[in-house]
Amino acid sequence: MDVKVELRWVRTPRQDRSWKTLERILDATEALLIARGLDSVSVAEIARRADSSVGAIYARFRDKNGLLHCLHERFCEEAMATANAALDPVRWEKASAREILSALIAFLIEIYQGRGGLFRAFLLCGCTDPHFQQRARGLREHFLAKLKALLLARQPEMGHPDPALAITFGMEMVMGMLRNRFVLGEGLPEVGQKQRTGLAEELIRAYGAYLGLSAADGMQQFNGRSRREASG
Amino acid sequence: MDVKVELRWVRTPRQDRSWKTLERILDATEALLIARGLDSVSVAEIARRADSSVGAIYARFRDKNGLLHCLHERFCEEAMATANAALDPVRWEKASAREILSALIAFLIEIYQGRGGLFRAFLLCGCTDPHFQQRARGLREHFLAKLKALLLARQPEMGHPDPALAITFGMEMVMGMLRNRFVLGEGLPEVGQKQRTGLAEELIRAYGAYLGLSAADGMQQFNGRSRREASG
DNA sequence: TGTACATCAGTGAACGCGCGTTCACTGATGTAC
DNA sequence: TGTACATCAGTGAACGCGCGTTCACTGATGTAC
Repeated sequence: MDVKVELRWVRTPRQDRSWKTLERILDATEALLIARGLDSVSVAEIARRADSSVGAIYARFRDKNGLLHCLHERFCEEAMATANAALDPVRWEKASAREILSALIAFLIEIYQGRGGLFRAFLLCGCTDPHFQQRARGLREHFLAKLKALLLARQPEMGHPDPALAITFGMEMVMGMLRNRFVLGEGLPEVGQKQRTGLAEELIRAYGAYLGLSAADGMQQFNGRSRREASG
Repeated sequence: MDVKVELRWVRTPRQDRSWKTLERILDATEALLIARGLDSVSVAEIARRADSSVGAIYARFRDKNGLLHCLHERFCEEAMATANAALDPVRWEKASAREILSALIAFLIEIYQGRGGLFRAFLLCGCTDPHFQQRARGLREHFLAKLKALLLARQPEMGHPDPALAITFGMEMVMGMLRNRFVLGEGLPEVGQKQRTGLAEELIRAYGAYLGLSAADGMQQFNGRSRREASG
């Protein structure tokens, strides 16, 4: 209850060159987190990689944690903007629910691809520090709200009794699986291009089936299913 | 390539009392991992909690990591035995695919419930150490093999063109979601009893829909869907 | 049953490594007059 | 345009804390004869 909340994770630079330095520090941190785990990246190493110095980092940030917060903040802001662009209603005016789903899932796979280390680091931080969780939750909820706006406008296409719930719930499953695959390195090691399209296909099929989308409007891209379904 | 593989993670006790000590150490470690995160549990604390001493731990294990490996080994062995019992074919002789699914998912939720800290710790270990991943993969594959044996015998009930793939893939989604909820503490904080049955219901619906189980044989427990589906 | 000895089990203070953090310092940029 | 001064930015060696690991030691159990 007596938690003293930080208002800023970074001391704002006053000169041009320190803006540059700040950005270099954040970039270096991100790169190192992607390349290796959170706990094997030291402040000294970040400084070295950023062509900066340990002291310069501590001149901007209260501590190492503050640096990570700042990076997470930057990441979430970018992700929010990307989501806004990707889920802009005008962009999808003529699209069916299934078409939106297909694009969305391809997009998510794209996002996760090759960012395992970063997500893993944020995940770790979130395990300990509720600020991270809160920020991530904000991003997730924003994303889901936009997705819902898009899909609920196509509610007649869905067979699930509670579409709003199903959209959230299904997304949770999809993202859970992507996390398993890309962040926690389960499933097949080194998923190749071929398996990745298979992945997208199955995710769409699963999400679609759960939402209760009629199979009809997605027939052309899923010719594999006709054989068995015809007999059911 | 020149990795020297450990054959045993623990030096086998020769006396009765050291078996007891060993078990106390493992129990203490497990309890502390459940209660708090991996990185905030020190060897000294484990020793204290086990009514033992730091030296006693190092007499059994090469190092802290060895202790964690040993615990993970114990856990996986127990889990394997539990899975064998739960998925025993004779137990399900008269059951439909949907009935098996229902029981399975309730069972999984039960397992995850209240073990977040432990799973989180193992997850962390797995991020760094491939031995953990390998052991976990073994457990997962064993579990999936048994599940497949059970469900593929009911293949006619499934509409998915590749049931074997779908069983694996769907399970990955289900477990991904459970992990999100219970291990990584996303979703609603403090899921109550009521929401938990809702969780089970939706997971079954989703998995069932993806496998292409006919809705007919599960009708009685999903009366909520009739309204909308009748119109589709 | 008793004695001597070897091995097993356990203890906890002390060590030392790694890494986050500090601090006394130099250099760069902006401002006042 | 020039000089003096204040503030910003950056440097990297040194410090110190926490925690894993070691080690010299005591006590318990088993074995040989």
